[in-house]
Amino acid sequence: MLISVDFNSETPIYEQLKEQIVMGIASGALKPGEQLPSIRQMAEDLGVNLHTINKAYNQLKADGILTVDRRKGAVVNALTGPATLQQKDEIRKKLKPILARAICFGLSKNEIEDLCNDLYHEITGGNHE
Amino acid sequence: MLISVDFNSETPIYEQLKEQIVMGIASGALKPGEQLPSIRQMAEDLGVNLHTINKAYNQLKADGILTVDRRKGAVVNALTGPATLQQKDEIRKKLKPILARAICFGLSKNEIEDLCNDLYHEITGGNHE
Amino acid sequence: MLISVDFNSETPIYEQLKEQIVMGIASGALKPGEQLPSIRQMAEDLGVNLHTINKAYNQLKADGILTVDRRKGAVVNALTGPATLQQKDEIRKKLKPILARAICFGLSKNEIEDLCNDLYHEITGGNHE
Amino acid sequence: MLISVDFNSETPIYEQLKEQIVMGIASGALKPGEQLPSIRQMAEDLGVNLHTINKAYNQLKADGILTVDRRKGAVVNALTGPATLQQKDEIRKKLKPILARAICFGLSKNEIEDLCNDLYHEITGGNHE
DNA sequence: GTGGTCTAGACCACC
DNA sequence: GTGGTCTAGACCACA
Repeated sequence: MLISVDFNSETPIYEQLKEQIVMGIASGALKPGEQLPSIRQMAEDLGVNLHTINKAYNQLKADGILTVDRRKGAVVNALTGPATLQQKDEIRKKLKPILARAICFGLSKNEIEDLCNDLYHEITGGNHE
Repeated sequence: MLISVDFNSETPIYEQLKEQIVMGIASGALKPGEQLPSIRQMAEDLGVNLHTINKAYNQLKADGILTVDRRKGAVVNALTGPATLQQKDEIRKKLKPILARAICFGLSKNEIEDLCNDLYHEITGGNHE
Repeated sequence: MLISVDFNSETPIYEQLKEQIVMGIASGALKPGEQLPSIRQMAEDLGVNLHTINKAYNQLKADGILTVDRRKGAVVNALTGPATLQQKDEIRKKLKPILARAICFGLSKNEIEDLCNDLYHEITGGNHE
Repeated sequence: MLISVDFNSETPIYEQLKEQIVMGIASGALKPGEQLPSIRQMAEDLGVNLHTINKAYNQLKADGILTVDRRKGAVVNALTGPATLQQKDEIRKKLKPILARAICFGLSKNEIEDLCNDLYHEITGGNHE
C-alpha cells in the first residue's frame, strides 16, 4: 500500500497518515492481520519524524483499528462485529456539520445521497458490498 | 437563533461558531437576508473576544455564506443557485475520510445511507425537502 | 446618468460614488459644465447619508474634477489641458501594484496590453479616441 | 529581498506587505519554492506585530500566491499555468476605475499604453518577457 | 452605531 | 523551531 503526505495541507501529517491507513483498510488494500511498516521504516520512507508516525499508530490503536505489538509492530485488527453505538455516534458527530454545509451550498437530498454512494464505491471499489 | 460554544472542545471556537451558523441556515432558523448580531454583540453574548467572532464571520463571508452590509453588519446570503463544482468538491474531500472511517468501523452501505438521511432530516426538520 | 451603489462592497460608498462619477466623465456621459444632482437629491435617490455624498463631491473637487458652486451645486470641470506630472504620478502609483499582481497571476505583457485596450474602449465607448 | 513599510501611509501595513511580496515575485527577486522569513522574524525585522504579518501571509495563501509548508513556513508558489478567468476578472475590476481616472485626467490612449509598458519593465526588469 | 486595523502578550499543536 | 488560536484593549474609517 502506498502512503504519501502533503506537507502543504492544512490537516496535520499524523492525521493524513491515519486517514490513509483507514482508507487502506476500508478499500481492502490492507487486510486484517496484515502488518504495517515499522515506525522507523515509515518515517524514513515519508521523510517525517518518528514521533509523527508513532502518534498516528497510537491513535489508531486507541480507536481499535490497529494492534501494536512489541515484536510484530502495528497489525491491522479484524472487525469485531457491527459498529458500536459509540463509533456510530462519533461518525454522526463528524458528519453533521459537513452535511449542514452541503445543504447551505444548495445540495439537494438526492445530490447528497449520490455523493455518499459515489464515495462509498470509490473507497471500497466494490468490496464490502 | 441560539448559539453556544464549548470552551473545552478540541475544535476552535471560531469553527464552532461557523458550524452553528451554517447549521442555522441549513435548518431554516436563519433566513436569507436575516441579520446576525454585530461582532461586539455576539462576542459579549458568548463571552469570547470580538476577534474570534470576526474571524468566523470573515471566513463565512469568504465562503459566500454571509455578506457584510456596510449599514447592517453581517447578513445571511441568498442561495445563488445550485452548488458550484468547487463547493461540491470541498464537501467531497471532507466527506471521504469520514466515510472510510465509518466503513472501517463496520458500518454497511445501508447504515451509512440511513445515517445520512437521519441527519438530513434532523438538520432541516423537513424544510429544504 | 445612472448611479448606483453596492452596500455589500468592500470599497466605501463615497469611493464608489467617486468612481462612478469619474467613469461618467470618462465615458462622455457627463460633459464639462454639466450639473450633478444636489447633495440632498443624490442622497435621497441612493438612500445614503448626506455626509457620504458630500465627502465624494468634495474629494472630486480637491482632485480638480468638479467645481462646487454654492448656487449651482457640483459642476463638471473642463479639461485644463494635458495631465500634470502629479496626476500621472498618482495613476502610476495606483497602477503599479495591480500590474505586479497581474504578472504574478501569469498574465503576459500582451494580455495586459489587451486588457488595458479593452477597458479603454469599454470606458470611452469610442469617444476620446 | 528587502521589504519596508510606511507607517504613515493610508494603505494598511498588511496590504503594503502583500504588495511588496507580490512585487518581489513579479520582479523575479522571489522565486517559486523560495522561503519567506517566518512570521516572527518578519515581524521583528519590520517592527510590527506578528498578527499583521500573519494576515498578509494568509491572504496571499488564499490568493494562491503562497503556500504554507508545515516544516518550512511560507513558500512562494510556482505558477500554475495561465491566469484563471477569475484572476483576470479581479485584475479587470481593479484596473477599470484607475483607467477611468486616467482618462478623466486627460491621458490619451497612447499615454496609458506607454505608462503600462513602462511599469511592466520597471517591475520585471526584463524578466518574464 | 458598525467593522477594520494594529498592538502586546499568552498558550497550544505540530514537527 | 513553525504557525494557529485566543485574549484584552486601543484607534480609526465609514455611515
